[in-house]
Amino acid sequence: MLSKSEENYLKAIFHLSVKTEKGISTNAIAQQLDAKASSVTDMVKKLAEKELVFYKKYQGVTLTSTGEKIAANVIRKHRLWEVLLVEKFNFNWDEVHDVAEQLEHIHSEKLINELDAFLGHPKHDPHGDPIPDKDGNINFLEKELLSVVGVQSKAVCVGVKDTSSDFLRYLDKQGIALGKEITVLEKETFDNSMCIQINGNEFTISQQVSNNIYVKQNQ
Amino acid sequence: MLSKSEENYLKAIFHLSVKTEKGISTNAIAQQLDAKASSVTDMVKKLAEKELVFYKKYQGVTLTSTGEKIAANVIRKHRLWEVLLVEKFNFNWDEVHDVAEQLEHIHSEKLINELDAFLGHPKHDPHGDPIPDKDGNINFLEKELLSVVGVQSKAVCVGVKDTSSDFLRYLDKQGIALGKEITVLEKETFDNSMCIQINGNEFTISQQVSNNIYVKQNQ
DNA sequence: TCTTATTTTTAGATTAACCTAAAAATAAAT
DNA sequence: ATTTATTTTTAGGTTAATCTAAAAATAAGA
Repeated sequence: MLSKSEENYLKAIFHLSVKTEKGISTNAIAQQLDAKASSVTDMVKKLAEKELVFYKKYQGVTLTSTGEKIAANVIRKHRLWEVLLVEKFNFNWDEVHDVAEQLEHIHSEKLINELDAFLGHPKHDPHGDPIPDKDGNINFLEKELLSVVGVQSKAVCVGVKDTSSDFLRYLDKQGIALGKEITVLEKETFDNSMCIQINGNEFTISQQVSNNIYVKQNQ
Repeated sequence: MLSKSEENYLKAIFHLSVKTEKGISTNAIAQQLDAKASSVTDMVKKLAEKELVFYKKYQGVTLTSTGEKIAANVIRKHRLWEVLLVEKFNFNWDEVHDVAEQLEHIHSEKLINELDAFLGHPKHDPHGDPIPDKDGNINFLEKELLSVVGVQSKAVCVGVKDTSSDFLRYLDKQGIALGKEITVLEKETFDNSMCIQINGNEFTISQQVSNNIYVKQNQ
């Protein structure tokens, strides 16, 4: 049984691995976990001992298939708990993260299977991120940033890149949520702001915003 | 914010305090937590520093009102989670304990309030034990052991003393559960076994069993 | 009461997970 | 290709929570 800390390291490496094929650097992990590089080196050695990561001094780490499975399972638990919190416990999508960070480390296979069934086997968490299945497989869906959608096109909101409370509360205020259809009406070339329509309302958003909303077009 | 370990010590002292007015001995706590007496002394000193227990060397400990409140809150969380597991997640009453031991240490006031509301503000956990309210007040109900119930009397099962898996599975097999009406038909004086009727079925139980079932009479 | 037994505390280690500071290796820049 | 900068590792230290073994205090028994 892995410790909370070990699980967090595996999860961090997993998240960092999505963006690149290369080994994950000590510093990258340290930044992700808000820890010092020397702490990372220590833990990475331990994970390598347990054959959860491949590690060669100064070369960064990658997850072994066991490590990847465990990481995906932690993420699965995190995201399933998030769904419970939002759908049954009246949490807003900006309130779930801290609690899910704790709940993801509860050890009970039956619990997570029952939770999954209770929620109707959801495929995505409240931020639109895919929930890995029992075997650790994730369905990355082809999504794009709202900022690349052309004028007069429609797109459905499927996720967010920035998951900070500030941003999520802004989206709530503007009526932007998962599953909502967004029509791009106009784009300003000088600051890349865009005018969009959602729920019949028209308003303008900055590039900051459109660069942090994932959408799926023509579906 | 208290650590898991500190919370477990407070909980143990709380449980031991129910039975007695006196200070709780180091050894009693050690036994309850499956730890060594020296570890208990260390932790008790720390809790005394934080003014969660009163402690004088060699005199045992008692909870301060703050300590008592925190302990009751941990127990509240434990029991609310147990209700969720049994009522919504298809756990048997013998399967809940280990998971609830983990879940009781999740820190989130909103979570526990929402859980409470989601479950309809239950008053008892699946073993019949009372759930403390937000302020840490517990309603100890006047209950008796089945073994003291007289012949020809009826009583309702309201709890169990032994909460081991073995015992709980035995009860399931016999159809004994919370809220079930039990009629005592006969008592054998030589071994204190008794013949009871439940759900229309008659069978005999040993004193071991009747000494571990709590009932409430004439209601 | 005095001796023995038990309980409790102290002293000193251990482990996991961190840290700081210095040394070593790698990468970048002139 | 050197020098400089950055990254990574090593060495040694800290804290929380445990432990063992020995010492001290309390309780029990003759």
